[in-house]
Amino acid sequence: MSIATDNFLKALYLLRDEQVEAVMGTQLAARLEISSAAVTDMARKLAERGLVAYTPYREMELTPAGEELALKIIRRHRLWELFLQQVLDMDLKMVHEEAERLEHHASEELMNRIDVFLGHPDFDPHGEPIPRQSGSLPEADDLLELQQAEPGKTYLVARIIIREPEVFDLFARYGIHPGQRLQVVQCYDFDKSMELEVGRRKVLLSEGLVQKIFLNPLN
Amino acid sequence: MSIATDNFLKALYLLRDEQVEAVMGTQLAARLEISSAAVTDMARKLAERGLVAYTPYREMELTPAGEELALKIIRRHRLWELFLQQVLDMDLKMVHEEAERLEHHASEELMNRIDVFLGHPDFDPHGEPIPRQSGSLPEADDLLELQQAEPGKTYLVARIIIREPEVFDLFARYGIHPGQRLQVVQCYDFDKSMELEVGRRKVLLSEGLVQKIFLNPLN
DNA sequence: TTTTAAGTTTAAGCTTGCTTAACTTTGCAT
DNA sequence: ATGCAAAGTTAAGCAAGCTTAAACTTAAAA
Repeated sequence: MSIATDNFLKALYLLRDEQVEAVMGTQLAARLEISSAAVTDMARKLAERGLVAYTPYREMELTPAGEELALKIIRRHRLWELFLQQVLDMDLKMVHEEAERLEHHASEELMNRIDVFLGHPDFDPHGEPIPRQSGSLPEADDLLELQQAEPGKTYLVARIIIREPEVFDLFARYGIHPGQRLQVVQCYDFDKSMELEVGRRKVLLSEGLVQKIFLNPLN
Repeated sequence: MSIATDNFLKALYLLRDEQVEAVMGTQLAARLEISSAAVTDMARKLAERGLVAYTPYREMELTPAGEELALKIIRRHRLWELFLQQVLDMDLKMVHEEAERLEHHASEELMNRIDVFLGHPDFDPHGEPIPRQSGSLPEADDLLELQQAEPGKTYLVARIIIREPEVFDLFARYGIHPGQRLQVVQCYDFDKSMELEVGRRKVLLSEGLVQKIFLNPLN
């Protein structure tokens, strides 16, 4: 498995996971920062290898074999992210791009040792689930959407969905990250924005940002 | 810097370090497991970039710029080796090939964090010196060659020069690794072989093997 | 001094993963 | 139903880092 293959399968899995609709080649091209011609090319090659279900001009999907591989790569990525943050105290901001490279180059053995070292963790530093060796995903069963939080109550941030680096930076600037305690000040129903208290600061979040945050009730 | 470049510079540095004579292209080809045509090709490219001093049919050497880069790569390699062994408890035998890949893919920032985590270590798990960020090499000043050890006295293994995997395996089978305590039983002057006591076992080493071991006196 | 073996270089070619440019297909809007 | 924009494909080509085969250089032995 090459790096290009790894990245293709991973991107296809994640895009599929992020939306209801089928994944379009252009999306994949944008995500991987390659041309759509390169996407077609790769799709054809991976279809030959039985990792992607694909017929020209039709949507593409991972086969079970492809999904299995994608989950392995995502496992590597998220284990590295957590390891770099927890053990080497790396900035949450650098952790992603570092993991993006390391995920392709560590042996199974090393990944398993990292897994053990971290105590078979279920979630990465962004709150994303870490696929297990078996390929199963830990359930974040009773996470609460921020929309459903009650004003006045205090919660812990459990998960933040990061798709755009700017969004990450924004949350970072306001001190919003997994593990952070926050309180809902008020919900503005007219546009579904919310006002929160994070640390000592009050923050106003638009609907789009609110939807990226998931909570656990405090106690 | 590509992986191929990294490996070329590293191999050239190490070969130069291991012997008195000039490095031959064939040696480099053997070490890197590529054809000698590929070596010529790479030498020409790196000469253009000012990293290698080279004229066709003549010996090649690192320029100061090339040596600086080589030392950086060796630093990465040895830091990874030590980290994998000390922190993740990886088998000394796997540590090398793992580091061989990781050395090309960690950021400066990550390597520095590993360095700090390990307390700015001077030697890797084989006892080889870890180049500092500045490019300087820690001196293993008063290491004793095994040849010069006195029968009856007890020492600690400080460094083992591993160039061939079989040699590594051999030492591993007899429990000889850095940090191991050993005693010299007898020296056989006629062929310069030696008999040692390692743990509870007696071991007979040929001259070639003896020369690979360096010691610190115990206390 | 000539021959020869070892070592090196050149030339041509391959694979992977890209690119751009030109083309085709699809499906939505009219 | 058709015509057009968006998406997708094909074709040709490039760079890196290899390969093999053939040609060449060097240094040292005969």
